[in-house]
Amino acid sequence: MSRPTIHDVARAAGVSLSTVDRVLNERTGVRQATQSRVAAAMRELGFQRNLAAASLARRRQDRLLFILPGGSNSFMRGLERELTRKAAAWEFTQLEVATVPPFDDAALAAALREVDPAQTHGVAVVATDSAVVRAALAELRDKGVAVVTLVSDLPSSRRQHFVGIDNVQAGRTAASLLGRFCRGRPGRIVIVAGSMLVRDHAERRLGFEQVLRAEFPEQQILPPLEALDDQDIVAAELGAVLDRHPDVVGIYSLGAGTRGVARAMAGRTPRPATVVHELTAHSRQALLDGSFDAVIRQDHAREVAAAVSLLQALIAGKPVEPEAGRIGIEVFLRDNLP
Amino acid sequence: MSRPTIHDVARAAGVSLSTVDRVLNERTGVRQATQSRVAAAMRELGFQRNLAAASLARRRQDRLLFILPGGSNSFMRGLERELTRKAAAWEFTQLEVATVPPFDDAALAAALREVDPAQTHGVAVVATDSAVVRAALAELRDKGVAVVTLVSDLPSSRRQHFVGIDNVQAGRTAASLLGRFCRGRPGRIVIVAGSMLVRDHAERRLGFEQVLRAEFPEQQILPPLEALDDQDIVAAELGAVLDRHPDVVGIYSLGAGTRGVARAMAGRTPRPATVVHELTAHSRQALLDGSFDAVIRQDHAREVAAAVSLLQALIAGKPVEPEAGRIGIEVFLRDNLP
DNA sequence: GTGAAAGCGCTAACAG
DNA sequence: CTGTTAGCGCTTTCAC
Repeated sequence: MSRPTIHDVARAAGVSLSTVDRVLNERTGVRQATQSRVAAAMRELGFQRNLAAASLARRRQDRLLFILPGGSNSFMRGLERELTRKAAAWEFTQLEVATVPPFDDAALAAALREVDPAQTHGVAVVATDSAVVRAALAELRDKGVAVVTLVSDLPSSRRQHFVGIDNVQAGRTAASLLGRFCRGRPGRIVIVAGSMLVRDHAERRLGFEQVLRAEFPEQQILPPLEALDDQDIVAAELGAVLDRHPDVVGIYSLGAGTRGVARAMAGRTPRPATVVHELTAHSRQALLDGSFDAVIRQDHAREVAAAVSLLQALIAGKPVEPEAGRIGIEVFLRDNLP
Repeated sequence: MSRPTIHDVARAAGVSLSTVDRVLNERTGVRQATQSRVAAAMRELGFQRNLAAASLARRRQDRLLFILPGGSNSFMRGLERELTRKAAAWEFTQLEVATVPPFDDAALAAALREVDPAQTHGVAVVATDSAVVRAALAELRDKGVAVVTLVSDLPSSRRQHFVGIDNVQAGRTAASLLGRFCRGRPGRIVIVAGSMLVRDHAERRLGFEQVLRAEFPEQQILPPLEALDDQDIVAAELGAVLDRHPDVVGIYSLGAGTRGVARAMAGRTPRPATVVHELTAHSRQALLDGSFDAVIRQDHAREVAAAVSLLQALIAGKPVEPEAGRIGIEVFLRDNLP
């Protein structure tokens, strides 16, 4: 016996297909009595709507737009690759990607303002923290477009959700690892960041210092390097710090430019314990050859999947759990590389 | 402009719908010339088949059966819960779960033999390693049913794939963590297993000893405890070992019965570094209160998703990458608990 | 308030 | 080899 259809329900309830459809989709214009008769029939038959048929008949393709910073940031390029890869496979949704100059809030605001609500039903945006962006985002929401922030949040804006990892938690995790890796060897810890003006970096640092101070007080944290995610600057600045402080036992690199970390450490013994962010070809290699101890990453694929399904739910007006969109933090050592 | 359909392709190529359908589904009976004409039209229009429509028209619901060990194993019960949860939501597939007595190969073989190939198109089975099971599995394959092993593999059987984590890699990861956590404090390491007769346990031990011996030779590994995944036995045996050897610096619990580990350690100082498997309410609590340092887990949800999509692909005769089915190993510290 | 009928894009017989 | 013709289960006008 195959699954009951609305025909079966209609017959059982003694009504027409349209009426079943009305109660199924909670449309108006059904008498209370009929409505409950149909509901009863559905329950009795164990009716489950066939979504394939529904979406076929409905023939509405949501169009979602992802706005990402351009440039050479390998994480963002990875996201973009994942996005175009999925775009081909996705069924009921159309995905589009737009890139804007990185760290340029005016450009981002302009891109948001250009979104045509007739064409685009939902937007996922890697936000930069600024008033013009907040305003543009609010405008977009007023036009009825669903909006989520991705990777980097914009709190106290009208974005409906954030999709990404908890960066404070990421910093805490890094501290947990690095602290344990250095246990029994008191010394200095270096934090290598891109810029404290970027929200995720600031949050990672915060979490890191929270845990390290509380649980590994024997370690002394040096003021964070802000190397603008540029591997040459990282190599130079970190190299200088390591020269100056021979007692550095741990390094936490919480931004990009990670190749510079490996370069600065090359040839030094004993090698400080090292935890970095993002799994790239280089960090993977560094993990394998033992220059890095652990890599923390956020998974492209899950981030995209979460953003899409969240936007779909928001557009459909379905309820969304507040915790949806939170991506887990992944920890990789040499031995559990994917 | 909406997506082109097979109608558009048919018109553009000057053929009928059926012909388009034939080349679309790589059926036989189309002249080479027509076939390439249609293919060209598809490419030109950027045709993408609407899977919803296809699966609606095809109206074939794959039925997949999951065979799991029964009993109180909390990992298995979690899997089962995940399975029934998904079963409701799944669209084009029907999921069913059967449980068999744990560690009972005859019962498992019988269950495999009972599968009706007319009803069930694919089977995912948590295998126990035995000849009767291999034979029953081969029979099932002969009937045309797709078969994958889940969680615990059965190599050199006719299962088409394995879905689960790489247990050797899990053991290596544990050693990487535990070794680093204990660095600078030479001493003894205890392995707590369920039974070395179970394949995944044996593999985890193997990977663990590989890495620990090679990279942390200052640590001495005690012979593994085999506590049958029973928390009382674990507590008793591990307690005895800890009494006998005050220099135990690390514990690796690679099976179940993890609550016994926490009980055995209660009140001892300094607490050995501890890495365990599977994230349960108890291991989570132990992580939070600091009795465990890390938990390694395999994700129910991903395991189920991978098994389903693999079976679907196998049934549809689609190509499957050999690496599909490999689930990543997740590492949790107190600070990145989901 | 309710029902009839015409599709959505694709597949599956069955004819040619 | 190729085309015609009914649907799949649901939504959507448009009548009544």
